This record gives sequence, C-alpha cells and structure tokens, in this order.
Amino acid sequence: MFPIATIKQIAKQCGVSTATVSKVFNGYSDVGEQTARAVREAAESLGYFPNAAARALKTSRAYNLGVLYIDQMQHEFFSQILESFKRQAERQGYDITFISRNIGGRLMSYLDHCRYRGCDGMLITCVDFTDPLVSALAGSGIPIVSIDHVFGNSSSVLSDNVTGMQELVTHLYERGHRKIAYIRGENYDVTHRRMAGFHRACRSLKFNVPAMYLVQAGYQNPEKSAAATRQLLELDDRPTCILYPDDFSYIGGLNELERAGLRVPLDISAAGYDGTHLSQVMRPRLTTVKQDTAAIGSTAAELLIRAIENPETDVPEQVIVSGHLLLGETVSAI
Amino acid sequence: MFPIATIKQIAKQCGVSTATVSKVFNGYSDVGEQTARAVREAAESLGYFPNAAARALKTSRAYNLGVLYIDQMQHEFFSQILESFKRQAERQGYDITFISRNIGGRLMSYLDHCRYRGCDGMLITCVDFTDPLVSALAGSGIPIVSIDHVFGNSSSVLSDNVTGMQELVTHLYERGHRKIAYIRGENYDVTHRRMAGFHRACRSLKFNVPAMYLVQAGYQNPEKSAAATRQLLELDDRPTCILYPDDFSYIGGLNELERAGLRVPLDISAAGYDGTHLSQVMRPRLTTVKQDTAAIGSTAAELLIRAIENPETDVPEQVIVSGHLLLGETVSAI
DNA sequence: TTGTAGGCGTTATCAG
DNA sequence: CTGATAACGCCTACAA
Repeated sequence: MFPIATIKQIAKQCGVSTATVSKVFNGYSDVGEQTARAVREAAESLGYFPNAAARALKTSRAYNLGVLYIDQMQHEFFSQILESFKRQAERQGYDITFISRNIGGRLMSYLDHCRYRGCDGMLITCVDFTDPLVSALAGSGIPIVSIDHVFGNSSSVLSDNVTGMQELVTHLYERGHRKIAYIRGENYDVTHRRMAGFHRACRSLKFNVPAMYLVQAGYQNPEKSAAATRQLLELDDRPTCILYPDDFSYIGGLNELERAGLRVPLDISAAGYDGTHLSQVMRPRLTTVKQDTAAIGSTAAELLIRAIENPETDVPEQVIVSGHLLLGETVSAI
Repeated sequence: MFPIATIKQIAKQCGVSTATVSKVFNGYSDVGEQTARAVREAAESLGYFPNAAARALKTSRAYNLGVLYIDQMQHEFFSQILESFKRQAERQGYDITFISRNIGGRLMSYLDHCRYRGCDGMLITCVDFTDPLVSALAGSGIPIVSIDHVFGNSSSVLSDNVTGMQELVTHLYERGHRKIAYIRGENYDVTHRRMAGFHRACRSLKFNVPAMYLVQAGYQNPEKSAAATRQLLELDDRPTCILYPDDFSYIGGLNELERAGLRVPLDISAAGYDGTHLSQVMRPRLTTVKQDTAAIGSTAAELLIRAIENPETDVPEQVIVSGHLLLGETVSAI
C-alpha cells in the first residue's frame, strides 16, 4: 500500500506549517489568500483527503452514523429506507456502519459497539423496541432517530399508517364494500396504528366490523396469511374484501383464495400494504398503500444529522410521512 | 455524552502504566499473572472497549470492511449476500462501511473514499466492472474480494452459473423438452456464464436451439421479459419452455403468457433463476435455481479477511459456490 | 515483569 | 496572517 497524502506533506510542499494547512481545510479565515490557494492546489495534486481516524480521534466526531436493525434486511421496506438514508447521509458527509451485538467473538451491547466505533448518532429500526439493550442505547444520550416507533427523548419518523389505512378502507367503502376483513401483523406499534386507522374509518363511515373479521397473522409471512384466509373463508358470512398485512403476505392469501375457487377480484376483493415493486407488476395489479420509503429514509438522515450537529439547540421531532393509495385491480365495485 | 473508559483510567485504577494495560489486551506474554487479571477486571467493570479511531490511527488497521455496490440493494440476491457477509465479518471482528463516490458534496473516487475511511479491504459486487474507477480500486493493492467477477490479482466468489444452468436445462430435457427458449439478462459476466452453461447442456444432450429462442432482456425487469415473451410467442415454432433471467422477471413473462391464454405449466413451461422467497411461495411454485447467497457472502468475508490478515502469504483464490435446482411446478412433462 | 517515550494525523490554542 | 505546540487514545520498541 503506497502512502497516502497527509497534511504534513502538503505543508512541506507549500513551505508552510501543518497548522496553516489544517486551517485552510477547516474554514478558518485567517489565512492568506495566496497561501490558501497554494495549499488547495497541492492538496488537489496529491489527492489529499483528511484521515478519518485521526480526525475522529481529535474531534471525537467520526462522521459516521450507526444503523441498528435486527430483522433481515430482505424486506423491501427496510432496504429501500436504508438506501435512501445512506444516500442522504453521504450527501451530508456521513458514512454508515452497521451496529450489532457481537464483534470479534465478543458479545457487547449495542451501546458499547456504537461507542467503540465512534458513531455520532444512530438510526434504529426494525428491532424489538422492548429489548432493554435497545432502550439503553436510546437513552444513552447519543443522538437517535427511530423509524415507526417513538422513544422518549429522540426524533422519529413515522410512516402514516393511520391515514394510510383510513384511505384504503374509505376506498373500499366507496367501491361498495361493507364486509371488510383485516388480517394484521404482529403486535407492533405499526400494527396498532393500522388497526386504529381501520377502526376510525369504519366508525366515521358508520359500518360495523364483526370481531371475526379481524385475524392476526404476521408480516412478510404468506403462510400465516394463507391460514388466516382459510379461517375467513369458513365463516358463514364471508367478507367481500380482505386486507392483508403487506403485499408479500397477500401472495399466501391469494393462493388460498384460488384454491377455494375464488377469483380476485371477481369473486372476492383484496388489498395489501407497502406498495412493493412486486405488487405493481403482478396481475391483477394489487390495490395497496405505498409507503414513501424514500422520504422516510432521507428524513431520518436529516433529523439525525441535525441532532448531531446542533446538540444544544436541536429539539426532538416526530415527522409523519404520508403514503398514498395505489389503485390496483384487486378491488371490484359491488 | 458521558466519558468512555480509556486505557488510561484502567491504568490509574490498577496502579500500573498504560503500556502494561495495552499489553494485556494485545496478547503480550510478558505481563504478570495478577496484574493481567486486575487489568481485565477493571476493564470489565468500566465497560472498556478500545477506541477504534485511536487504534486505527496507530496501527493503520481499522477493522473495517468497505462494501461497494451500485445497483439498488433491493435485489434479494444482493441483500442476502450482504447480510451473510456482514454476519461473518462481525464474527471475525470487522465492521462494514459502504463506499460511494460522493461524501459531503465532494466527489471522490472509490479508492479515495476507501482510504479516507481506512477500510482494510473491499467487497466489490453489483457494479459496472468496466468502470475505470472500479478498476482503479481493484488494482490499488488494497485487499479485494469480488463477487461474480474475476479481477486480475484478487480473490473472488463465483456463483456456479454454468453448472446451475446445465442442471436446469438437463432437468427440462429429462422432462421431455427440446424446444427451450432462454431469455437472458444484460451482457454481464454472469450472463455469459449462464449462456455457456445453456449451450454446453444443449450440446451434450444433443439438441439444437434455434437462434430465435435466445432473446435478450434484462435482470429484475418484468417488463423486458414480458416483451421478450411476446416475441417468442409470435414464432411459428413456439418453444415448449421458457427460461427467464431471474425469478422476478418471470412475473412479467407470466403475465404475458396468461394474456395469451396459456396456462403454466399445462400449455407452456417456464423456469426462473435465483430461488427467491417469492418463487417458492407463488403458485404454481416456480422451478428455478437457488443460488447459495449465504455461502457466497460468508465465503467472501472469509477470503477478504484472510487476505487482510496475511498480506505476505495469502494468494488470491477463486471460489465457486454451487447452487441447486429447486423443483417447482412450472415445468410439465411432455 | 514493568515503565518510558515517541508518534500515528489531525485540530485548536496561543504566542509571535 | 502564520507557526509552534499539545493533545486525542493507543501501540510498541526499548530501557529499566
């Protein structure tokens, strides 16, 4: 590995001190016009970049954001958010490091890992928010942004699940549906919000949903949704439309519907949630709610960096990012 | 942010010098039994972890692996590899950082970013391998591992596309198919290998494939595969089976087949590539080739770390990871 | 077996 | 406007 340019070489080449060189790069105004230019040119020609480790050591700012997640990143939802978060972070000069519990065979807490790596702040998402290790991290004083969950004293970005669900149900209502079943995911905050949206819509539209129409399954789990679908189909009074926990789970439900000889949307209607690529490519195109993952990710990065760079003045904020209905072909008018 | 334990505090607490403390953690044998124990206990109680930046500065080893990719990470293929790479890296004491071109508004080369961040090595995958900036990185002397592409002097992990394709074609042959069309992806190395496998199988099984049966579309692109499918259906002598670039693209083809009134596999057979979760959940279940992403990712991490930790003795290696056929329900016997 | 000292590359203070 | 200088936390000859 050939040597990397340092501040010292630039100093030598320009015949100035390292202090002066450093000042040029850190926006100090007390440097001569010519000197500054010479330094910049030398830096350019040497391909100079400040050494991140040295800078971090000195300033205790690593320009590094930690990302904590547990669930597989396979969910399109998460990977899209991550991609967008990353892009925005880079734009603002930050890199990204994944935080986990074991590093080099040794088990450590998330907080320790985060400190060890010198992350300036953390994005927390897709984790078990009741995990004490997660709470410890969230309460450590390190700037935090969480997605789809609100911690006591930090910012968060929330996908507008309440409104999303309301819009979806309202759409179904307008298409004539009154018997709407909802297969939901696990007991996460997200689920509660969607349930709230569901019930609010029903109430304001003045129609009742029998308890039997509410079934618990899981996210990203076609098998569970298939089972839930079976259960719904056995009811004496079948729903005319079934809402699935997410687009992918819908596949499992669809299989079950077809097995029962039902065609979507002719015999029964259905809708998903997320607005994945898949949902818009399959036929019939799925009616679903598109979550604005791009906005969620970049907003999270902005909030986090704002908190990092203004430790005194910044005040935690909850940003709600709205999605929008994707009208597909799986909901018939009745 | 409350202060983090340093080597100095441990030293003070134990009444020894910082050098001694450092030695304890770095496996030096010349430290008294008792002293060592005392140091370890103090470290434990203080929750000590070495400061990554300081250590990196001193040793010029950051315990940090860079990951370079360009295509969206949305492809399940990549995100699975990344997940597995990350897990193995962590197990061996390394963290992961994404490398890109612009950091803080300033445009820099991949190599510069990598150096700036002090990555000990790089994983390169899902990029345009002809990009001069990528070649510059690969030829920089920094340890490199690439996936599905071989660089001159570094290790790589290759999914066994040749054999995978051969097995797939052989399976189709055994099911009686002779008119097999192949819709392929863009002109990547991967594509060439699959083509090679395809042709080898045809030759050894002694049947000919008319040029019309080979159509170019793209990866992860249902629209293009739909168009290609349409093209194939217009032929006078239609294929009895169509191979798609990947599982997701198959969806586009399937739509087209159904629009033409063809049922899979009754009227026409089809197969994908990748073995995504989706492929195994849809009905009929897709016949496809499962790429062993878990092995690819962890092998890549192992090779990379080996190269990093044995700069003198390590010799680049090409590891081929085999996949396996997933027999679905989309290929009928004829 | 332990300690001293110098330095990795950078920034920031303070004197010139 | 510029330059010594110390310090960030850690590692490692080398000296004791």
